[in-house]
Amino acid sequence: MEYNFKDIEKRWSQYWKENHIYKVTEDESKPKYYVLDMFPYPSGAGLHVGHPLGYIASDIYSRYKRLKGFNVLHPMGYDSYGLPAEQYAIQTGQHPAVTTEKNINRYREQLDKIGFCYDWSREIRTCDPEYYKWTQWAFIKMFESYYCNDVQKALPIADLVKRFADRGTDGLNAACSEELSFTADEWNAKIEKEQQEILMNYRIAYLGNTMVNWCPQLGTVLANDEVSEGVSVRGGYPVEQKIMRQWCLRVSAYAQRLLDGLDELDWTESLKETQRNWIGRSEGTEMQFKVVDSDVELTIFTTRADTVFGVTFMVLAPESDYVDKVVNSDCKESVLNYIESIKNRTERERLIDRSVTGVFSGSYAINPLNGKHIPIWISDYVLAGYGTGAIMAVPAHDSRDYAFAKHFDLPIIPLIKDCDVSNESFDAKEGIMINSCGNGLDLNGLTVKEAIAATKKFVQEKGLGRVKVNYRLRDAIFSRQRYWGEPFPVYYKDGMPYVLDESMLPLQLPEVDKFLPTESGEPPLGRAKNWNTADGYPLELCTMPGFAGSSAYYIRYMDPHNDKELVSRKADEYWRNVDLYVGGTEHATGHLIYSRFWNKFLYDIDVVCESEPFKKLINQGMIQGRSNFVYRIKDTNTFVSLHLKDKYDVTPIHVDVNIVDNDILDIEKFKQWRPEFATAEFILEDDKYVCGWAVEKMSKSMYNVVNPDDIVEKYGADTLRFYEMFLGPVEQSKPWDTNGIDGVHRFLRKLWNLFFDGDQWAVCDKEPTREELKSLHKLIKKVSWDIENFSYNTSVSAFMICVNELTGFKTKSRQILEPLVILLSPFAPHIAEELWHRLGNNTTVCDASWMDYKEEYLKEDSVTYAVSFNGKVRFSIEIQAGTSREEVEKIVLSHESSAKWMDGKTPKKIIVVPNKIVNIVI
RNA sequence: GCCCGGAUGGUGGAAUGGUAGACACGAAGGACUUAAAAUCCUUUGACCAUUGCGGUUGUGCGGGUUCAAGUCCCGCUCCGGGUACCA
Repeated sequence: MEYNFKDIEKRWSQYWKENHIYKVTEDESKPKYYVLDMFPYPSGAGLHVGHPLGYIASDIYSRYKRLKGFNVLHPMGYDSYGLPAEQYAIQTGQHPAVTTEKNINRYREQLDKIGFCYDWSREIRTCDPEYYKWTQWAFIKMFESYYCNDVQKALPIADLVKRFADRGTDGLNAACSEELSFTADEWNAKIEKEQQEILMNYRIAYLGNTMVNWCPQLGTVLANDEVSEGVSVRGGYPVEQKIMRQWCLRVSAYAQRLLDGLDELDWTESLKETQRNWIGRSEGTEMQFKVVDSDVELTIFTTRADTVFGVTFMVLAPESDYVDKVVNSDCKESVLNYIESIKNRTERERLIDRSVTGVFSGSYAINPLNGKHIPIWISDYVLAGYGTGAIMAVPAHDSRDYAFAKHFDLPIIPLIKDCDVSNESFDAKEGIMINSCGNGLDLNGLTVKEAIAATKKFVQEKGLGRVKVNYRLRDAIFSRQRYWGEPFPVYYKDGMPYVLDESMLPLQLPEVDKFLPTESGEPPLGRAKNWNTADGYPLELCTMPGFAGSSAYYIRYMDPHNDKELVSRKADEYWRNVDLYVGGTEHATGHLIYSRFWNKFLYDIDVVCESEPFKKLINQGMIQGRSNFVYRIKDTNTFVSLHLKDKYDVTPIHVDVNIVDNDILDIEKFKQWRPEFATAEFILEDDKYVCGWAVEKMSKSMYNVVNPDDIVEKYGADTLRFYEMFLGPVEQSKPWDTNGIDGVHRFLRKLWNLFFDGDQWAVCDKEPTREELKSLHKLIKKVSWDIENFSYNTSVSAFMICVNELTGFKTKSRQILEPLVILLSPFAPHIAEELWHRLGNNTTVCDASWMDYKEEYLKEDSVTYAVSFNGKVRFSIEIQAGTSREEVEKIVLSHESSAKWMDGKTPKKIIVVPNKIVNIVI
């Protein structure tokens, strides 16, 4: 009987859909398991063969867990707000909602063909008002909260208002943009607008003047993780730094919790490390430097407090507030000129041109430890956004300070014994201190480590500064000057923002005539008619960024149709958090930080019961493209096969991988591919045209995009699923290479044939033999272990071995074949379902139970020992199972081959590794 | 620069410190067939031997630990990823 995958897959996918086979509900009688894929942004290009890799892996795991008796939540949805749809809208006038809808339908069609067990009744879309209502709701909650550092938790802003009215800022320890200090009387005397401005300093969602990444071509600001090497991740447009009033989320308040939370997560070490670096905790000291003849004090942050005797100048960031306070009137002009010249440079230019620039402020600071007067400079190598925007420069022990000192001819004082600073700075934190004594502190003779500790202590005791922890993690900029995003539930009264009442949600995205900024430079929402509240207050014109909708989507899946709450307590307490999350590494510093932050906030306000959203995380590797090339002889229309090309002067040309099979070009299709090749001539090898290949990014321009639909059409979904897993470890990046898919397809045909004898169904009730049972139980053991450990590629091999063995045994026993179908079902659900029903079952195969292997079937009668002499294996020998060590030694020594390898010597030592090896040392 | 990974046949990749190269692709040879497809069988790291056993060598490079190292330790080389004037 032929394996007719087309018929099988069509019938069963329809059956699953019509009978809602994969719909799940909360079921207290079963343990829950939540498996989640990172939901896709539905781009116009559709899915390529790389997208389903992670989905297949998680689908296998979901089906396996279900067979193991878990109630598995496995949902899917769409991250449907985003730049590409809007860019497309600008170019074509097509409404992004229309394009998005079209793309979603195409995605769904493609996903359905692969046989995933998603519960589509829980589908969500971030652009759906029923969904973004809760994104807006969370924003309101963040606006109405502040972060208390004492209890390390978000609290209602109303508490803060009360506190201010009672005792002002006295004893307050809250996350804020700027340290403020006022009394209750002062607070109570302020008008509402002033009070609102003060509160903005504490809100978790706040409007703040911050340095932003402005992208002129996209006409919007971008978050740090949306910028890479000075250009936008999407589109690759230049990005510049600019101060703007923007909505921000006080993610930095959660820095320590985000760092600590990593310890309990089952993520790869490298991903945790990436997050740790992004959070960038650094312990150091904050110190004050008085400015000569002024009451200004510069506060600086350093991790090298020990080098304070080597400070020879100070540097301020050009954007620092200190600049105005410090600049001497004589130098004002040159400083202003310098700041102007810096402003005009984009981030990208600064990255490329790292030449040393700076200007003297005309003022001096006093080193608090030796009283020396040191010049204050201004340079853009100091960043306004990190620490205090001011540093003490120690050129001997910091390479950047060193470069600056050399350039401007400033003194360099070495502080470590025997270090040579004539050509470069000595940055290592090691060695013995010298030249470090004054004002009651003597570090000479100490190691660097001891010196850091001693200085910290001294500075603290003398009130010269304090120990401080700094984080690199910045607040997330939350405004986008775009149309296609969630509108803010915010209106303005007297220039101050207020949030809408919850009952007004969702605040629907209005229609606009064009998706471009207005003539006056306002965001596209400035074009919307009647974009204000019922009583006439204008609404916010910016929309939320892409990560807004994706930060809490996993929570909404638990209770997707609830119009009263984000999630009901009951659903949340049942599903809790994601047990297994599968997605790409590209979200390590974006989505995965924001999501964790968002979840912790919801945890603080008692909406969710778990403090971390994703317990275990698997990063699937990227599928790269494998491009094919043909070689055209220069100035001709003749193409020469790969291994003959060196004899000619050729130009490699990308050729569509879809007309190449196992690197052999389909010449007829090639001639039809493009008109200019219709008359092409070929120089063949062995009557074939062999193409060259290279691994590149999968993209249209390289003609190496492989569409899963084509694979499904040719081989079937089950083959695609098996093959994607067989390609290599899930977590590894690898090129898509269709060479080899035939082998997997052959295996499925072979498996199918096990159940038939010619055209006849041949499964019988015969008792299985011992070897058949052994073969089966070996497979159960291997596959169970592999699935638990995401080692699917070796599982596929195990299946192949087992099927080969069973074919050899001519196995037809139901007691072997039925369990085999169950084992197969997570990997190849369609064929498994078909066979399951042919075996006479009325239920679907996903309602079966996974089996445990039985050790008794795996026992061997005899064991093959490898016998080695001095570690080198020489021969092997079969010994009855269960033979004692002493007996094994005796048998091995008396074996005829042993005498030859021992060469008359007596063994010094014999090591017997049970069931494996006997090593004889002579 | 710093922080993570990785390096195994012609290819993708297997190997709880215990016979390296499972499984698959590709290649070569053979069977069936008028022929092809499909299927099946044999060989397939390299080198030497080959009438048959067999031997030598071999997991990026150089050392080390061990009875035994692809695997552990030290020192490199190369490749991939992340990140960066973060004081």
